[in-house]
Amino acid sequence: MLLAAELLAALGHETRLAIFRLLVEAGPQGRYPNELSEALGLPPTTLSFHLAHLNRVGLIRRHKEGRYLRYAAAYETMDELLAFLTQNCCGGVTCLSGAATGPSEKRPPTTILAPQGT
Amino acid sequence: MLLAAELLAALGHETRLAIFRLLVEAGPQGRYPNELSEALGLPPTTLSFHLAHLNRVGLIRRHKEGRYLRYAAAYETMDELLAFLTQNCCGGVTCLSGAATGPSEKRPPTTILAPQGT
DNA sequence: TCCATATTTCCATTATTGTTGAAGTATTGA
DNA sequence: TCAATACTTCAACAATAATGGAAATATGGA
Repeated sequence: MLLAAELLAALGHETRLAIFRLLVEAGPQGRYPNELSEALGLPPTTLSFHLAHLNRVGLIRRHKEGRYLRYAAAYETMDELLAFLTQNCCGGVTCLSGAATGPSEKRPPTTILAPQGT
Repeated sequence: MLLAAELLAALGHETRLAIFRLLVEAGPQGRYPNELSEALGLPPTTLSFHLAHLNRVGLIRRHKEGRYLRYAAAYETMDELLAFLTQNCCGGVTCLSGAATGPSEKRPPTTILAPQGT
């Protein structure tokens, strides 16, 4: 089960947001920690800490590949988060002003929860 | 200037997310702190702390109204945040699967920044 | 003017997160 | 089997954020 605030908090950190964006950009095959570590100039322990966090909340996924590891963005989770935000945190009209959004019934309700009164 | 991670972090807290959702739901005229305080069962100081935070990052706005105060959601900011997320943190195809999104050129580029290499 | 009310600011305390070196684990190649 | 590599987990510390009582501020009504 996903918690909206948890996902938002995970992305609400400069370093983790940067990591996540690199992974999104990298596509489904993802990236190796050493690449990320170098790209962002982070010591491996710090990187590992943030990767673990993102992984724990479900925004990225870890694939073991023999000796190596690979992390990739979990697009569906981000998709859910966006659905949650457009459904719950927008005026409705205002949001997605560029896109032709139909009534929200077009899309199955998100499984992301926000405890205080759905 | 808005910072994506700052906005995400602001919403990445159960209480603030709940406050924000109440304000979104309340529409443009917003709500008084005492209503929020009661609705969420928060002591006024705690509420005030979170309102100040949301206000500082630009997600809500404060209107002074004689003796009272009123807080209202800043829809445009949320709109920008969603634009940033769909433009930078999605596979592109995956996100907004329900909505008929055209090419992102339809919309002026967001003014939200994510420091690490935009 | 004085009081009640609404809310904030101040402050101290507690709780949560972030950082990073050192040690540990797993895998592969020699 | 041993050494090298690629990470992670551990542990200690530093930094930041959250909580809520007490005091301060502002407004309007009696």
